[in-house]
Amino acid sequence: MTEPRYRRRKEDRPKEITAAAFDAFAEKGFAATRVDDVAKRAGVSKGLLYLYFKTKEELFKAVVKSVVIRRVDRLIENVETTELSSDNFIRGPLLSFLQKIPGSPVAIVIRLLIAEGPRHPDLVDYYYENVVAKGLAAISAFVKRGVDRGEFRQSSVSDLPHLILAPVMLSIIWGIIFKDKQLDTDTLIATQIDMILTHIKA
Amino acid sequence: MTEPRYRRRKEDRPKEITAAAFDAFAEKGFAATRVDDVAKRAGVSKGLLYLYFKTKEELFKAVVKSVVIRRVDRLIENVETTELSSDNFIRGPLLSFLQKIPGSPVAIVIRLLIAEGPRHPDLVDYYYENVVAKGLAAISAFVKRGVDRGEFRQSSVSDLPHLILAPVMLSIIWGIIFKDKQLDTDTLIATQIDMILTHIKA
DNA sequence: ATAGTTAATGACCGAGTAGTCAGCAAGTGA
DNA sequence: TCACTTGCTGACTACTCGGTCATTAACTAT
Repeated sequence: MTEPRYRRRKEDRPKEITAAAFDAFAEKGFAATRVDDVAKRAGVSKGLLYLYFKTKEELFKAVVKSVVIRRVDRLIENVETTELSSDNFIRGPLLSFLQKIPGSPVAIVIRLLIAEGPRHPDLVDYYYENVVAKGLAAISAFVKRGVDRGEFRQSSVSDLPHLILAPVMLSIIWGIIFKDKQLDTDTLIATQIDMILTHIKA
Repeated sequence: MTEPRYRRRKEDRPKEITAAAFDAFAEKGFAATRVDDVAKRAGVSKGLLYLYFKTKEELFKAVVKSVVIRRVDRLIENVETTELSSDNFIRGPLLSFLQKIPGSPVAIVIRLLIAEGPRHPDLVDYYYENVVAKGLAAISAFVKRGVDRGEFRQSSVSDLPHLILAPVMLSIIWGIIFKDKQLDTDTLIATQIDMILTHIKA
């Protein structure tokens, strides 16, 4: 009565494989990761992997999508339903949301997109539409609301969303390239938010 | 009396090869670029390339170094010798220096470092010491001078250099990933500088 | 001229890897 | 328990690409 050599788990395999792929890509990047590695990490054979994903590239896209979904949407929901003053919302939930990004899977995805994006235009489009555009729009709408309420000055700069993102981006990149050279990303982001608020406050 | 099939040009070959390699890496990234491609672009045989560069990785390092040299040094020199007030220097030479970065070869190198850096720690160290550390130090020293002269407030934030770099970094990344989705990097950087200046002015 | 030096060539090799497929065995139902 | 479906395996193939090296031909010195 020995253990069966494997179990058939059609439902769970894809998730497990994308999770394993994410880890592998995070460590080595897409190009340097072997499909065999991913399979081994997921505890399956290479053949099975190819049953669920037509090509390595297909797998790559699945990984990006798996990370992206639902992250921004939650923020947007918050923006729309919050009872806080604009100021408090920015210093509170928005700030802590931003501070979490550099250490999150999103940072990994950004790295992958930088490295491989130029070769996968449709993936970039997908990411732009589902994450970037949404995020930018949400922040813009929020600032507009602040203006309407008289909390912010009328002339509030139009590239505010990008200015808010900038230190987050820097933190992400820093973490990727100069792992060891520490950088206090939390204060960096907080300081920027601070500067921006005093700049646009009515 | 036919043309010779090739000329012996020992002096020029390395430069030509690194230039060709830069172009190739810029287009496809390091991993996806074939040595044969680089050779073809440079108008030489693969064998010759291997006469001047021991390995593909060696070539990669040469490319990075060729872009890096002398760029930051010139800025540092300016910082140290300028007669302008801190304010004017920042709004003038420093700003225009920063605005040029996103479209310059440095942007390409950043992309390469993000994609391949984790696999080439010594290269990252080289880049950090010769570009990043120098640049940060120069800006810090400059701010300190401004404080001494009474132009800036004492408490001028310590991560100012990073804050200055942030929008530059964002612009670089944006340009790499979302080539088509335009972003007015010049105003973005200028606005940030503006914000920072009003923030630290005495 | 001509012998010697070496920049330059390109066919070749072997390691490594994305993707395939014939067969196996875990689950299923009668 | 036995036939049947199908999730799963892993050896295999076809091919790509970094790196080598025997050979060639452009230069140089005498």
